[in-house]
Amino acid sequence: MAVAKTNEFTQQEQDLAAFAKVLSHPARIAIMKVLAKENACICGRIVEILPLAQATVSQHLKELKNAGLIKGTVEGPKSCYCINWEAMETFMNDFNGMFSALQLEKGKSCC
Amino acid sequence: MAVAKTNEFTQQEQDLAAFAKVLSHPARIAIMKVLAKENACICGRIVEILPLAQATVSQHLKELKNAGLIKGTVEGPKSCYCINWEAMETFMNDFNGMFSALQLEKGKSCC
DNA sequence: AATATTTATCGTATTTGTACGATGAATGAA
DNA sequence: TTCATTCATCGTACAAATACGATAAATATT
Repeated sequence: MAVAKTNEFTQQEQDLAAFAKVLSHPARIAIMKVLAKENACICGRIVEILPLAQATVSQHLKELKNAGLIKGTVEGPKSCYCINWEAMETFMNDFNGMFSALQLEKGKSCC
Repeated sequence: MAVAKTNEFTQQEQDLAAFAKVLSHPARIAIMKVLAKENACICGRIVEILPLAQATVSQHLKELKNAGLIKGTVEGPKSCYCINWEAMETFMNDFNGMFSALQLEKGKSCC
């Protein structure tokens, strides 16, 4: 049992859910905040701020990167991460679009 | 290990993450769509549409209800669910607010 | 009253996510 | 070259999420 049925839904539903999933952990929201504020967006700096071990922060960064929400470039032994603003904007638009679409049907529901 | 460190983050971070988590599964997004469109927002109707068993749908409905995104009232042997538009709007505003706050810092980042 | 319908809950199997120590790879400094 | 710094990845432990059959609870229907 517990066979993932994720791909039996529409692409739009999967995409929105995937976006939401990336931001479904406070650590990853906190990381986005740090990346926006700090002008030295280095992994070590994030580890200093968050109450998590270096390995864990690195793992969260990887997930944000895989989802396309951030970009990462190596700078010597360090690695610099930044927010991918275009991707962020696209996702926020899609998310707001879904909400607007829901609202358009508002009157039709029974309650 | 793997002791949840969720509560070591700010309340805002936890709230936004919790909201995102509820919508981080395509089934729950699909349910919201059904609730908006159908004018008979009954569990059985959702089970007909989604590729999931009745028990699973009921479980997803419970999570949506716990998060406050939907309301449910018993109607005889059936139970009618509807979107909690006020809660939805509040969450969307908070989510957009976070994104706006991030963008305000945009120039300060190093890349 | 007996039966059917509808839904919630329980128990459980399986998968996925979270967290960290240890280690390795890459670069800079001595 | 040797050592220190920084980060990613591996392995692993544990927690949480996902999915469903079985069953119970509540109300219609007969």
